[in-house]
Amino acid sequence: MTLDQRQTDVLFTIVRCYIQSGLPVGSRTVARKSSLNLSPASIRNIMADLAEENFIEQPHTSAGRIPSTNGFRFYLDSKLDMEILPAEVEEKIKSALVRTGPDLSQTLSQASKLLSSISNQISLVITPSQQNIRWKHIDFIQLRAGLVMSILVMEGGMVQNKIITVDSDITADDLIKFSNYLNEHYKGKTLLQVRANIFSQIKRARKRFNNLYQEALRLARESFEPDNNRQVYVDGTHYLFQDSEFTDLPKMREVFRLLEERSKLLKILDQTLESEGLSILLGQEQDWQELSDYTVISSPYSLKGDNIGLVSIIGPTRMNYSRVIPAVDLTARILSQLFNEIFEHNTIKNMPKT
Amino acid sequence: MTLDQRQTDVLFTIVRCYIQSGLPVGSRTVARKSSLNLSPASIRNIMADLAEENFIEQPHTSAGRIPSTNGFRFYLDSKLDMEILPAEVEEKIKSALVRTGPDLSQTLSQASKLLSSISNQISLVITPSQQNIRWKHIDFIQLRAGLVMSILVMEGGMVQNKIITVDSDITADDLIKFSNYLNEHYKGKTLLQVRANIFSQIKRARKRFNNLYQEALRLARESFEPDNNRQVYVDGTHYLFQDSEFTDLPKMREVFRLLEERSKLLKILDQTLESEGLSILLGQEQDWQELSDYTVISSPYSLKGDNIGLVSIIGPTRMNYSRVIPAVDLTARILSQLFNEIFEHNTIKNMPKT
DNA sequence: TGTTAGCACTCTAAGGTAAAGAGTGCTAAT
DNA sequence: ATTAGCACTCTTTACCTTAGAGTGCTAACA
Repeated sequence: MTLDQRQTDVLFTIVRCYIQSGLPVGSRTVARKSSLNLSPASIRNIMADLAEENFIEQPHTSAGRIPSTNGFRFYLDSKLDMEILPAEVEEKIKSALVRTGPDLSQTLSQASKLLSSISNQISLVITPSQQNIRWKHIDFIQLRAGLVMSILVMEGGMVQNKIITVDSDITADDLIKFSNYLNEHYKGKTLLQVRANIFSQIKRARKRFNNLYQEALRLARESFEPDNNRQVYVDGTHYLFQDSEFTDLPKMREVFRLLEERSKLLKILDQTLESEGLSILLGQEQDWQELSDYTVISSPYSLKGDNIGLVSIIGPTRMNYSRVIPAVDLTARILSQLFNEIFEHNTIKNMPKT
Repeated sequence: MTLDQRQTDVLFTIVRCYIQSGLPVGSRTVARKSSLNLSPASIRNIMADLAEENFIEQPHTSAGRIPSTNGFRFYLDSKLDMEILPAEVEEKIKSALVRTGPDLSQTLSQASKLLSSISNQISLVITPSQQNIRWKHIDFIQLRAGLVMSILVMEGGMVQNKIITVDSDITADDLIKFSNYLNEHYKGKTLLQVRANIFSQIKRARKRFNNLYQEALRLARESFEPDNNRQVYVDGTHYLFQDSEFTDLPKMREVFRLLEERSKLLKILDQTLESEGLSILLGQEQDWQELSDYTVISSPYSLKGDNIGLVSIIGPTRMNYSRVIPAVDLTARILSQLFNEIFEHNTIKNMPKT
């Protein structure tokens, strides 16, 4: 369904007014606010067409119109009128992120805080899924007999550690041997590849080798296991209460419930991980009852061209897209940039002493 | 101010009814619900006394009464009618926590989830402040030139790691020497003691020794630095929406804002860390605007008799204390028990292979 | 003397009605 | 093709009334 210039103009005006006020928009208002110089009556004709084609709807006979899901989608797909964030904002974010130092989790947590404060919405930052990242180094540390901590260092400066129980016969010397072996044979492969290889070895090794070897393989397997507790940094939840006059509480509650149910949340967000650049999910378009009336905007950040994590915001469908979209986009870009710089130089310059 | 038997009885009936309904309680209702066999008129006389002494108040002339902050305090200080949690609940919590394995952060996160689901309120679990815990072992791992990860293993199975930038001249061998030295000289001291000692050494070392030694000291100092990002696990935020008919949104919003402002949150909660056993803070008694109409119930968990962390819930002042208080208490006790068992045996038995 | 029935009084919550206002859709004039 | 005019619809607001809940006081009672 295509719209001509005037229809588009009217629709956009309705969307903008509705976003601003949260109230149905009447023909008078559109006539005044749009660049078209038409009388309310003419606007009404156009609006009748738009309603026919399902771009706007009417709460009741004598009310103005509000954009339908369709209408929002059309508006968003032709992302016009995006604000341009001032260069200071970019500088501010960048320097704040650099200042967090080399600790990835702090950088991402800080990114989330910044995003929520500049977008005035709930922000989400998802830690990298480390599946497709090459790893550089592994170490085992014996916490006590039978308990080992594994430390995996990845490209891009990421570190993942895990506590693993092992056979209590295993000594510190054994651990060093294990790690040397792994470092030698698997360096430079992705976690996914390493895991596949170890699995095949485990199959072969069954019954052919001694206990120690089998235990070593198990230790390796667990170390390289996908990180099932991928973190999500959430900030700015209180922004959901802005304009709460227009929101109903049960729906808000569902959002909070969703934010705590990390697995469901990740399932929703992971949809957008593969996509090129920014994506916008309207709750009503998907079949998540949790997010009807809410919209998720996400943009992936990448390392060496591969998307590894996600920056998102969740806000009411009638949020201020012109401000929020550039903010999400910018945050994701800066994170990518930061990652790749760290990776490029493989050393961190001018890092302030914490 | 002391109350006689009958006044107490009436007050408690009012508190209970108010908690249940959220509505002002009239003399008729009290007459029916209390064990006293008195007519509404007599109850009214008693209520007049209670109002006089500031235990209850009246929203307006022709309404029933609601407990004042004072009234709640009196009710809470004589914790009667606490529910007894069935033994299954205790078993369920314990086994769920043991099942999380040796990773402290997972145990605490799980504890928070369990607490919120059995109390139907927002739960908070604060990770141990590791100031007063003895440490057992330190390791340094070179992530790359100039970047080191320090791993501190504490009594009770806690692990703390930190990424630290160092002089890029420092080699892996140097790091091993450093850690050997530290392990030898400081083992068994608390973090606080180690830090004090290192500071005094740094003073003495200034200008007397070479760069390497100074850098080693700095590395040590940063490793033992107090963990400024003590975590708080928060769950069940959506429970704040129960009975939201009776709540006003700006106040709810303040709660969410507070939950994200970790430093302020910790300041509030730390008040209760030193106290023996469970403590109840009524928002209106303190001067936190953020929590008027809300109450914080906390109970510390301990290792070897020292309180190291906190289990709390935040809920509306009119929440169901008889159910919530035992839940907080139980969760804290189980955590303490778990910690001390781990510490006692210094090994984990029957740990299922994850 | 403590308890209770009775009663006048107050205040809120709920329902009903009317007027105001916003916005529409249609028709006819431009 | 555009617009002024107008009748119509529906919501919002205000105002009024009534019903009901609860109180406080007084006087009677055990």
